[in-house]
Amino acid sequence: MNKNDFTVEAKFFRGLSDSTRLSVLLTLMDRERTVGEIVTKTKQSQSNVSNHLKCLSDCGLVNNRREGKNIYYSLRDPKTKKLLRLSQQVISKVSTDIMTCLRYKR
Amino acid sequence: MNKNDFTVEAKFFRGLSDSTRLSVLLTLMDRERTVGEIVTKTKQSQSNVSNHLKCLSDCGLVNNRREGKNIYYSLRDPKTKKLLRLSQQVISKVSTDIMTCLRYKR
DNA sequence: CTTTCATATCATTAAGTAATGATATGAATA
DNA sequence: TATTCATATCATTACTTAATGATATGAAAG
Repeated sequence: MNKNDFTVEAKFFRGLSDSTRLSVLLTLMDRERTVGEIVTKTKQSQSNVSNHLKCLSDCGLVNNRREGKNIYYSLRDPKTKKLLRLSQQVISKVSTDIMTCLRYKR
Repeated sequence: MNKNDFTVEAKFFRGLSDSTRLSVLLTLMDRERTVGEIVTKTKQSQSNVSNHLKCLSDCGLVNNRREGKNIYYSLRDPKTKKLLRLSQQVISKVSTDIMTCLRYKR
């Protein structure tokens, strides 16, 4: 095992590194939601939301359960909320820099 | 401003979402380092490290200062360390899932 | 003032990723 | 059991990104 291999950690953060996925996570901050609710709130297409939910699920960030025709998604670990809040503190200090960062388009 | 636009947050996490960049950040956890030290420690090419340092710098995660021929990089905000540690707690619970996630290759 | 050392920049290439539209699945209801 | 509703899957396309190798910059030493 290479000591420089942070693939797992990198994948975890990649789960958080997309605007659509973050908006999905944000809709789950207070409580679980059906896919339909998430689609409405994020204003993204159903298939796009579904793709991203799969990603978040694979990365262990969210759980889901079926109830009749609906599937409810929720944050898997309460520490995710804590993490997002702490991140916000760091981000607020550096947001001006980030906005001028040309390396990433999205 | 679109309420679903988390571009800034996404870019911030993108800074953390690469194995090479994480290994660079890890070398800065205890103290500042020259680019040369980072190259040695991460076993990456000089230009690759330099590219990633620029990225981390643009994203506001690191600072640098010149001293003679060397340039020293350091973590810009102590909360970054805290953030990385908290992340590690979340990641440790979900690493098995993440490793089986097929959506991302790197 | 030329060479060397440390680092940055840049173009290129190979690879990875997001969004879309079409289709499939599976549960509930008629 | 046919239809509808909610969600997932899949292939495609356009776009984004990481790594590389070559070159440039800028400080210090000879």
